[in-house]
Amino acid sequence: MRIATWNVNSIRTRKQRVVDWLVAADIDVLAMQEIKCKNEQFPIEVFEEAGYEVQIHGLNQWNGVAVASRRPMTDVEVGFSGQPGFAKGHDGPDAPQEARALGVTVDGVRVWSLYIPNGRALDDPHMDYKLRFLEALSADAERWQRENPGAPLALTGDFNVAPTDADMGDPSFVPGVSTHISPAERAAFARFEQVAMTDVVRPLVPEGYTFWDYKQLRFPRDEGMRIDFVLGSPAFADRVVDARIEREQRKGDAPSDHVPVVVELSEDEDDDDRPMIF
DNA sequence: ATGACCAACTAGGTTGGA
Repeated sequence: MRIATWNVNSIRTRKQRVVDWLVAADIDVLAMQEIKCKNEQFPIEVFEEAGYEVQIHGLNQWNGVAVASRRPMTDVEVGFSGQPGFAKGHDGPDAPQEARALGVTVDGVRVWSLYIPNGRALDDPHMDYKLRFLEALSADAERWQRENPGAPLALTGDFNVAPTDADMGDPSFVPGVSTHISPAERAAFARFEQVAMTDVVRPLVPEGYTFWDYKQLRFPRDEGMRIDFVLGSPAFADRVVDARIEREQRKGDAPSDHVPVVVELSEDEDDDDRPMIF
């Protein structure tokens, strides 16, 4: 089973590119972020014609997540347990949740499409929201694993954190000043490892960015950032046989500023396509 | 070539992105 994550930066602008890639790359499950539309505006037909079902969580023109799959999706969950809210004038605990998390199960694998808040600036209320969002997400991943021991879980999406210095190649991001590289953000990201959710792509693809800003020739200069990840529980990580970052998808007409990240899983033990051993 | 931001909303200019 091939699982991918991609911040598409508007699905209405990118629908043909996304579906063409899904088919060409033989992807079974795609978690999308920044669809930038309401549920009823999502171009479902283009996906269905290519053989994919779609689950969508879009509330307005901002954010928005979805999952396309050519295998059945069950246990669809909008938002995760404990996900903080955010809105202008609503900084309290009763602030409404944004469209940033959607969970589905495919062939026994729990997959989340996640769009972590940007943070905007170190002293912006959005940064506090980002840190609380990451903390709640890692806590929920720990809870889920406790309640589903040994089950495969993947947190995929745009984490908006560059965990290591090598992941930050954009010179406009300055240590001590900029978002994405602050100690607080990196500590919040490191929490996932502490709850056994590890980056399953990095061991197979040690180099490379997943995002390049549209401005300042960032892509031709290869001044990008690695901020899109697939984090897997031990049972998920054990099944990963290959991974890649689809850098080619940053080229051509009207690309997203992010590229897909792909993970290939071995099929589970219920399949009969391997010999029985006695 | 991978080339000097882009998308949504709306109809001029703001908001948001990273």
